Amino acid sequence: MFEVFEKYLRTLVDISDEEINCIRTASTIKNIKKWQSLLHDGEVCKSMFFIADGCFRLYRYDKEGTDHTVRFGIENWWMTDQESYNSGNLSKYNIEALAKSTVIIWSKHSWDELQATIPAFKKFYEQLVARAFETSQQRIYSLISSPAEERYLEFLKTYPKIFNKVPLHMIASYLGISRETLSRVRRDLL
Amino acid sequence: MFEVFEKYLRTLVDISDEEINCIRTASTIKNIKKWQSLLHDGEVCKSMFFIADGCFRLYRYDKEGTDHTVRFGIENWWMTDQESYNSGNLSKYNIEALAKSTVIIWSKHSWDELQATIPAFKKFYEQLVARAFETSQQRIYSLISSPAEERYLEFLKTYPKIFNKVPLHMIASYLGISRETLSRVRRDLL
DNA sequence: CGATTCTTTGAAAACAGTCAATCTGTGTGG
DNA sequence: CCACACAGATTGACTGTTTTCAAAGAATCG
Repeated sequence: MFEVFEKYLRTLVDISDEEINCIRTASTIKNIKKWQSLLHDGEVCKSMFFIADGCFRLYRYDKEGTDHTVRFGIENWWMTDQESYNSGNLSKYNIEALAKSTVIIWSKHSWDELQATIPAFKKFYEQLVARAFETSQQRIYSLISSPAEERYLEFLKTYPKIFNKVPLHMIASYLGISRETLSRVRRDLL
Repeated sequence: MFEVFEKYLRTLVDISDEEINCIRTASTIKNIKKWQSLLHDGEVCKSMFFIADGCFRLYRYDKEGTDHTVRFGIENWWMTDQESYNSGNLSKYNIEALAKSTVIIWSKHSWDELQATIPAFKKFYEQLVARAFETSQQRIYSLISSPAEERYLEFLKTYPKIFNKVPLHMIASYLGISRETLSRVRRDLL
């Protein structure tokens, strides 16, 4: 399964076989069952996860106990709680598998070492974070500017692969609307 | 006015006088009138702006011509359109001064050079981007999980300094609600 | 002071949330 | 292979919230 990651990385950065090998050696591959968690709230997030196969969501419970999907992840996406990972604070988020999945894992320690020793890998990660920020900003704009129906259509268009992998009520929670409202939005679009 | 920036930077990173000097030499200081723009949509964003004094907003027009405030910035904050700055694409955003302000400006070229030559400055900027991403994620959670009133209270608590510098209708646009709704939310809180 | 911008209010209409019931599809055990 | 249980999706009726539009009050600035 490491080949998936290798291929992903090679299409994005110029990196030597030796360097790839370092990255591989520092990693662990893990198969994850459906509904299994990579992170529970209240824990510190100490790993970087690369999704080689499958599907995940990062979500959070509000004080009423309702969960809200902050983001999804599929093949070739990363999953982690940046905030907890960077600060060492207890995470408020959960990461759970929405399907049988495979992840490649780096501990914070080995990740930092890789970042320090492989400049190309460091640069790659910096760009990844910068992109993640840009994507968030786009999502914020969408949330403050567009009504539910438009946000749904935008989601469909932007993430068609995610759309057909995750249940609708989670998409509703990602869009910030109730599952019933999403259901009606979809009905009215026909 | 550069002292404001110097003080800000020194409290965050360990940096030599010589390095500070390099950063200063590469910068330009500019006074900005109220309502003046640092960036217009349709342009490429080619600068990093540090707000030494005053207040700004980054906003975007939707297809109806309504503007939506994506974020505010005051003293010791940064302003730029990351997406356009990094990619070189035309920006969809505008940055305007909400008060008489002073900014310190670095062109992309000199910024990149500073990043390449001063490791501490590079590290500082990486962390800045990482934080910005964490903050966005928090805001996304707030937008999908909390009703208008709670978001307003949260904003008040998180950004009290911004609150008493910007007009209410812009706060409404930041919260993703109409100015009338914000007005009523405030009335009902008394 | 007048002009402009900002904020508030009222009333009606549009929209979204809740609750409870029903429908659909999937998978399991007999 | 069927019947049942279960999770997910949809619907209807109702309630509550938010938007819209128009108008009227404040506040600010030249």
